[in-house]
Amino acid sequence: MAGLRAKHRADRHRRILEAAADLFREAGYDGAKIEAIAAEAEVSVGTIYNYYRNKGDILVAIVSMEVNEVLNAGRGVVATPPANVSDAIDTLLGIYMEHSLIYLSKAMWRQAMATSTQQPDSPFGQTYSALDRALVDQTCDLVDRLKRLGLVRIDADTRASGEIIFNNMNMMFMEFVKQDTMAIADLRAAVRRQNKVLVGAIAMPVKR
Amino acid sequence: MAGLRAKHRADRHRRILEAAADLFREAGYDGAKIEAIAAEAEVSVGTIYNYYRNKGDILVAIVSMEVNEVLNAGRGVVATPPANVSDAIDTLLGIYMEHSLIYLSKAMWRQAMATSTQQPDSPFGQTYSALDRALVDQTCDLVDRLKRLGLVRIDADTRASGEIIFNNMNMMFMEFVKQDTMAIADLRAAVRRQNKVLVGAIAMPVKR
DNA sequence: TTCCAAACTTGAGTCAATTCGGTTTTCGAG
DNA sequence: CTCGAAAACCGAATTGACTCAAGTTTGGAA
Repeated sequence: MAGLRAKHRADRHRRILEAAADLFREAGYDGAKIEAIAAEAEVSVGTIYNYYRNKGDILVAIVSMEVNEVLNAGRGVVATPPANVSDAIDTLLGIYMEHSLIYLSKAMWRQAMATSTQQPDSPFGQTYSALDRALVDQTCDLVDRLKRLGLVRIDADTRASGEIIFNNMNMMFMEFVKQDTMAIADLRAAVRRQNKVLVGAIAMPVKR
Repeated sequence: MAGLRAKHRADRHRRILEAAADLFREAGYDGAKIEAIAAEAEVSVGTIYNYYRNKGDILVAIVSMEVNEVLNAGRGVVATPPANVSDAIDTLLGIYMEHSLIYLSKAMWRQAMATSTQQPDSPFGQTYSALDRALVDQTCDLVDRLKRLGLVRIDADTRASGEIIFNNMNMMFMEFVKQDTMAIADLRAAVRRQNKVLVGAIAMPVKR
């Protein structure tokens, strides 16, 4: 049977998400009214609140899908990273930053980040946190990989290094979405410069 | 005359802020209704909106005062820092983290951070950003000071180092306020561990 | 002192998110 | 197949942030 109820549930979930994504894109976050989303999804207002705790949650759910893609794209880099520490880190973080703006505008990111800090306990707030953790882990994995490849010092603290690299980038990304005028090239350049400091600390010293 | 109008204005500003601070503390952010704040401040609802663009703005204003104090406390450390890089950084960041929780609960921080990312252009959103920048600058100042004292390598990128140190701590602080169970000791320990990596990169090599 | 324009205050009204009690649908035990 | 309970759905009613047109106060020019 697979459960008619479960099927309907999944169906509605998807319809709501699609409707919301459409309207957010067309009208922006504030412009997209819950009633409109409900209408487009052919569902009542009340039903939306059975699936999502509040409006922000819907956006966070959409963002989560996006972050998942980013995470996937990152796997390739970790598997076969560029042959020096600087480029490897830059490539991975580059994917994170560039990918993030393909489907989502700065305004949506602002909203999503705000919601996920405001309500870290709502279901999708937790999803979001989990994804953030996954990104940190992936960054640490890259450092670990580079260590195994003999590019990073054996005595470097893999975990701590990965965390710093990711946290710093994440904070810079927040600044970036807060400033409408800032270009992504500026963001990348700033992060690259900062990472030089770290690379100096963890990269294998050059033989002479 | 000093201006009756200006006097009234300052007076109302203060009364609103005090009323809001009281009610936020007693009832939490969401529990504090604008009407209640208006009543307590003996002012009408409309007047509040002459002074603050929205509810979040009021909280951000309160937080700003708090951050200002932190900034002041930090000056002392920058002026006469502990005699090694690790301790100096730990002391400054320690002040930032510990001080921040004296007057403001985690919940209020969550709200304030959310508001300032959501509306970076509102007057107090800008104030908040400016304060964040001031904290970054202070961290950079410390690194610079340590460099002049011969504790940090001459060739270290002062600006980039300071930014990473602050950004990383700030991100960790965000995680901390998002998790109600996390203790401040855990936060400090985590940041200390991460900073070891950085210290390795910028501290003057020990003579042998 | 008088009076006008600018600045400020007011609170009833608007708008949209969220809630909630009543109804419908699904499930599975008998 | 029948029926009662649980799960979902619905949308009108509630709530509370924010607006705005009308009224009030202030500063200072004449």
